[in-house]
Amino acid sequence: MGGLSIGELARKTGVHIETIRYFEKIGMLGAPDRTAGGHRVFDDSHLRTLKFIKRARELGFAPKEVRTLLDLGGPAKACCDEVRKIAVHHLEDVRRKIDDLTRLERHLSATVEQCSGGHVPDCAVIDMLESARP
Amino acid sequence: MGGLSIGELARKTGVHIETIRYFEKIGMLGAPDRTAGGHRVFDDSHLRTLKFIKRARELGFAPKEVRTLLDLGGPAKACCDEVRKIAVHHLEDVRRKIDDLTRLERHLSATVEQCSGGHVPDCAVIDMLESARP
DNA sequence: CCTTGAACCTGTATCCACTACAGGAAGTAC
DNA sequence: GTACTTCCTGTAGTGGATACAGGTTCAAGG
Repeated sequence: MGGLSIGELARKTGVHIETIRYFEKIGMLGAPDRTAGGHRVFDDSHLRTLKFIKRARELGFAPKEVRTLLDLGGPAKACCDEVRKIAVHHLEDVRRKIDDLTRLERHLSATVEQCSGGHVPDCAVIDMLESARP
Repeated sequence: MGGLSIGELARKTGVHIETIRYFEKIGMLGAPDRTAGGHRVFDDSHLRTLKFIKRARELGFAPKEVRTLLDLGGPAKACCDEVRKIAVHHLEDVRRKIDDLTRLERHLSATVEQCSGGHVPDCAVIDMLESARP
């Protein structure tokens, strides 16, 4: 029970086989047991960790942040305080990005609207890109 | 007049010298004239193009898109139609990203709020990361 | 004119986070 | 035992820069 081949782990997590090996190599994922022949045998803890990594990456945490979260979230370490710091920092980042993108969205949609789509010499989009930063 | 050294160009655009040379190498920026001794001499068109590239990158256009925009926005080529397509595609991308990030923001801020910041065994942030995708 | 120091040159190596492939070994199903 | 899939290691490549080594050129002051 709980013994997973790398292929099974990949299927269960949606992480590529090569990426799993890469994570092991860089120390993000612990080295699993091996069969007599050298094949990796993962257990539930690997499954959980890999899911954690994947999810954190999807949520936009940087690789380094993920690593720190893994260290902090590990076996009963001092948790909340530092984890919270990282999360808050990331949250600020996210809010900044939303602001930036919202401004860009307005700018872009206004520009595209001006653009007839025809074959005219002047192009609002190009103009926008050529003009100085607002 | 209009003769810029690579250093001047870098200062005027905020693009690193190495990056300018890199852009030249990959064909994103035209090869400039040279002095007798081999130093690059850029003109206003290089300045404009480089500013264009920088701005487009800042606005989140992918490197490949920038290249296409440069080709399309070049000397009197068929412009608006295709430029518009790229801009609209990018706009859709931006809107998707805003949606994603907004959801993440809500999720993250709710989680952080639950987190006392103290030194407790359970951590809302870690829990969030460990739970399956919503 | 000549020196000095800043700026520039080429070429190569490094980074990150993966991804891809080659060539071979191990596992599994019949 | 044979056929087939999966897995192994190791190396190389990707993109988009960035960094550095070791040498050359430029420009300003004396």
